[in-house]
Amino acid sequence: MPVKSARPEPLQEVSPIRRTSLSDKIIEQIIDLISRNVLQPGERLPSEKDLCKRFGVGRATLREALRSLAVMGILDGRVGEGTFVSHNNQRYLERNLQWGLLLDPKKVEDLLETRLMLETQTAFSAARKATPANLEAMERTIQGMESSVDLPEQYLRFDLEFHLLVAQATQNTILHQLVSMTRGYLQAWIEESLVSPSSGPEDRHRAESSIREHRAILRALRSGQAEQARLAMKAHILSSSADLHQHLEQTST
Amino acid sequence: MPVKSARPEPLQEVSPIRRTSLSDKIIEQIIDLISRNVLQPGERLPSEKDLCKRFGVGRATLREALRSLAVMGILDGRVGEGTFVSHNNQRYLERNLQWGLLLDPKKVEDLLETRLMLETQTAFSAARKATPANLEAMERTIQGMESSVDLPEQYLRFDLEFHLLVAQATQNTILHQLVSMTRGYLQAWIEESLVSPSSGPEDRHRAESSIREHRAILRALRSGQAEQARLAMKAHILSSSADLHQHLEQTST
DNA sequence: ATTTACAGGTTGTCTGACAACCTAAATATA
DNA sequence: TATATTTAGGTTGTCAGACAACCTGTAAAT
Repeated sequence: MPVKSARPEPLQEVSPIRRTSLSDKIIEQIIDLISRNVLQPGERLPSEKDLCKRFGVGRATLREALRSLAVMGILDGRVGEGTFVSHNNQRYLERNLQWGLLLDPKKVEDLLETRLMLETQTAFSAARKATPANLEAMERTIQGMESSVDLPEQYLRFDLEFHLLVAQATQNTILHQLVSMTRGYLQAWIEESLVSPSSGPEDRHRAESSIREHRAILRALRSGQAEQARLAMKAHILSSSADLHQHLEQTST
Repeated sequence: MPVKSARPEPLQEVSPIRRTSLSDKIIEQIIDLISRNVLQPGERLPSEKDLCKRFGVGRATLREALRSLAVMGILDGRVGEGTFVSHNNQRYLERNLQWGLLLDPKKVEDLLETRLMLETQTAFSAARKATPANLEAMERTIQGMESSVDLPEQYLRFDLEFHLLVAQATQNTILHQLVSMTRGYLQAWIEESLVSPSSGPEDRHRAESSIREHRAILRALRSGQAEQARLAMKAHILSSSADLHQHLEQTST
């Protein structure tokens, strides 16, 4: 279904005609190519001159389409090299949420609340649908956390990975995208405010208790106890949110 | 925070420099203007020639920025008139999910599951935060449903409105956007498959029981019983999903 | 007074050009 | 021979000018 312009129809029941620009059509075609895997993630598109000939449009028009897709995070243009299909078009929503939060900056609290909601439900669903492979991958990320309690940055990466794996275990790509979107943004936000590289003893203590929480979640997922998984996830997120708040107050003072 | 390119840093700890294109900077500035309400929804931007002079860039560069914002649903360009700030930048995420579903078309089932998850939690939260004004608006939409049991199209609009009001009652704009996003897409999908204009007696029966379900939800919200609101919403969505499935099987056979 | 025609402004598109940049092959150097 | 340098070609980023399609409000014609 093509995206329709926001223009209000002058009449009901008549003239479904809508003035679609050439670049809109090009955007649709490229998205179609990607969705049909004709263009695969990481692959390089033909040069702009080439694409102009194939689409039969001028370079300005083509570039407006490419630029739009790049801003959405679907394509990635590198000067002097070419334009590539982004390998993480799963996370393109993430970038969009970033723009959205820029439009409406005040609502980080809302984001935290939404995350709590999404991830507890995600744990519940994952307990019923996780495959052995999913569980094994989670086990590995927890081991990764254990081996990097003193490397905050690396630790955070494993943390993020774990939560994404839980979302993935629901076998629901949309849910996965939503979690990835909220998480990814918070992660970027956390990393920025984590300028304090000194890993004090309390940070280490916090990391260890966080690992215990993750283990509890994984245990519930393994045994398929959905309600318990939900509760474990809820406890984990609440405690980590509290830590985040405390950390922010410390750095802001 | 500027959106950083997906380019992997060649080194850690060095070169936070990133080649940002001019149009990226323009996009940031315009979004900033909108978020600070210097540019208000519905307002007209200066002409492209004007903007070029003010930003000190060529028209192609400026247009790439404007085009990107238009594709995201933040701006709206009308040939011969000008470029306007979209009045519903609330729903810009909705459009983005549409692009996302185009990228990954297969998953309507996932969308239904996600909606169940989102809306049950939404009802739970709304029971605690709904204002009298919110509740009153819901009452009105239910009355609207009652007065249009024989007008499927109008009935669906009231139905959608009710669920959006519940989401709005959480006072969480992000949650509201997510519900609006999933709902809006499903709605378009339902309306498409609802080509059968004949409102048989069973449709009427279904509409009446649906109204009862909505009333139950509203009752729980009014009395602030969060858990009960969650259950009522869950029951409603499950039954309406079942109806949808049945309807689809009928029409497909 | 109503309709028509026109003029100016605006977005959509095309073309050609140049700058900044990357890659890889050809060349110069140790 | 092996390494460093230069060079050539291709690619994206940006600019400038031009024309087409279109909308609006005003002036002219009916």
